[in-house]
Amino acid sequence: MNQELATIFTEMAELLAMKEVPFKPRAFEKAALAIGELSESVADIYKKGGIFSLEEIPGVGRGIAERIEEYIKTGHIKDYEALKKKMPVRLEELTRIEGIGPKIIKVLYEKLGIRTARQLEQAARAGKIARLPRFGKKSEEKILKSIAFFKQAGGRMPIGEALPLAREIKALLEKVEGVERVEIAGSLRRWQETIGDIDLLAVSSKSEEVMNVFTKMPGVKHAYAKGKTKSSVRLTQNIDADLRVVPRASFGAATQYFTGNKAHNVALRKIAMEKGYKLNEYGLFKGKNLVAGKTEEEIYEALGLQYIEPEMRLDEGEIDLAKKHKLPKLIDYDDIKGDLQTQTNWTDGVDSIEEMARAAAKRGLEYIAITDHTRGLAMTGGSDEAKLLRQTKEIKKINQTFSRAGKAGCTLKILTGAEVNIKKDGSLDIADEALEQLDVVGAAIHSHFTLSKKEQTERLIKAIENSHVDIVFHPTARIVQRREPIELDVERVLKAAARTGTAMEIDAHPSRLDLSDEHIRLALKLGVKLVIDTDAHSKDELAYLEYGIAQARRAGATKNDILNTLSVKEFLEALK
DNA sequence: GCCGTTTTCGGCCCGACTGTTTTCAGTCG
Repeated sequence: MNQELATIFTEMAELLAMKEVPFKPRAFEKAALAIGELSESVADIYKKGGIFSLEEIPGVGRGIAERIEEYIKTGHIKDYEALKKKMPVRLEELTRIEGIGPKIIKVLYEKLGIRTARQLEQAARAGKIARLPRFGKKSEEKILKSIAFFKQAGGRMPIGEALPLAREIKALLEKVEGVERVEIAGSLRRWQETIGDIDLLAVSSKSEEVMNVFTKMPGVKHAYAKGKTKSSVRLTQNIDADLRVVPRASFGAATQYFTGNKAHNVALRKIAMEKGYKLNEYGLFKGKNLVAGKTEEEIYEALGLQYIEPEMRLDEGEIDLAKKHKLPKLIDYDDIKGDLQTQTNWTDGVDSIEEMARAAAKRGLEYIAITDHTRGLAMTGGSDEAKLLRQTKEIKKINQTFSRAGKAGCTLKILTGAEVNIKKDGSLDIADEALEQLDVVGAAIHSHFTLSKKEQTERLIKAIENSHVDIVFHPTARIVQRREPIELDVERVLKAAARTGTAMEIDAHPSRLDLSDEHIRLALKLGVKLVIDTDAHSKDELAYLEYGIAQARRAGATKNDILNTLSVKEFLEALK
């Protein structure tokens, strides 16, 4: 429900922007963002306190609350449908193409009748775009390039959307009579960046019951297949989900088999063969005898291998390490003690410093750095030196309140910081004297994404060499499925980081996941300090930590490799 | 349409970049 409404309000913002309605687009956009990030369903909120409790949501006032109510009651929003009727284009699809915004979509529809990405591609190929007013050859090329990227990424869902969805389904199935256990398998269990489909496994004494629930649960567009052991459905979110019901004695074998990846499984089956076994989704067999299958652990053990964590099952060297029992002890999901990149309502975040801090404490963190944007990002209200100073004072005050309250207070320590903008030439948009006062200085690229590899590398190294820069945030600036990483000589950059003691971030935000696993591996090899943080723009986004930890685990990182597994005192000492 | 210890009306963050222009519209963050 929340995601559906978030999509509708985002589209309304775009539709209103096309009509050049002032200010309302921004309001709808903000509301969409807030609703998309809620951890509670708006339906539940409405049930509890009606329209008034909906208005408690930041960014939601009377008008939008009424529309939510309308949607809950009728499943429609009249305003939205009226707007949509005038502009019947696939907004979600077209806006995903970089460089295409509402105004261009409007022109494309009115002049050429374009409604879909496919039609846009055809028109661009036919040279029709270049002939439009204010368009030219370059814009046409840019559109084609963006579509190519969109198509290549298309069909897969970012893990940040797929995992919550899968967890919802899992929770639903676990409640069905006869179900003993349900596990998420496939690329989700490997925590891949993007997910092709949702794989679920279940043990149940009443397979028909669970299959009935699965194929008829809310959000199912249609069921392709429904059997005793396997069912497949297409969900409204445009992703498929498969459910398999397997015997208890085969559960480990099935999870192993369906977790993959393919190459890892092929390699494992080969090892089984060499040892005179047969491995399939029902178990490890010697002749007709089941040797192992109840758990994954017993299968790996029977094959003479150390247990391999799902995140590492890629056939990229992990099997050799497992043979020699030399796999690293991976960092755990509860090893992180502090979050080092968070934004508040001082800039483009949603919540206040204190709200973020309390939420972080609730999650068991010991410290949190407040790293709002700086003035180079004017649209966020980025801080200048004076604003940073004001914020530092505010943080000091909150820290004092926390500690004064004693046992009833909050033991979390708030660190001062900033996400300083790296300018085109590698210099920063905040003076060194101001940076010196901060506990944690992160530097990040937010513009000039298309410089040459040489320029980009030197730009980043210049920032790294600034003695006040502790961390480089989202070092390659990529956005999953949307923006390619900047051109970078990653090895040179990482070597500079190692040399200067600058930490590199593993940005856990599911739309960033930057550094990538491949770059983390290289960083580990070069002895670069690493941190994992969420880039949270609201307190609910503090939950993103797990995505970053998974990424670090896939690269083979241990607790010792990550600075913010340290206590606050040790952490600050370990910074540059 | 939202929001308020400068408020319930009147604001609503802005600068850079790109590609098309010959002065600027659209997009991005």
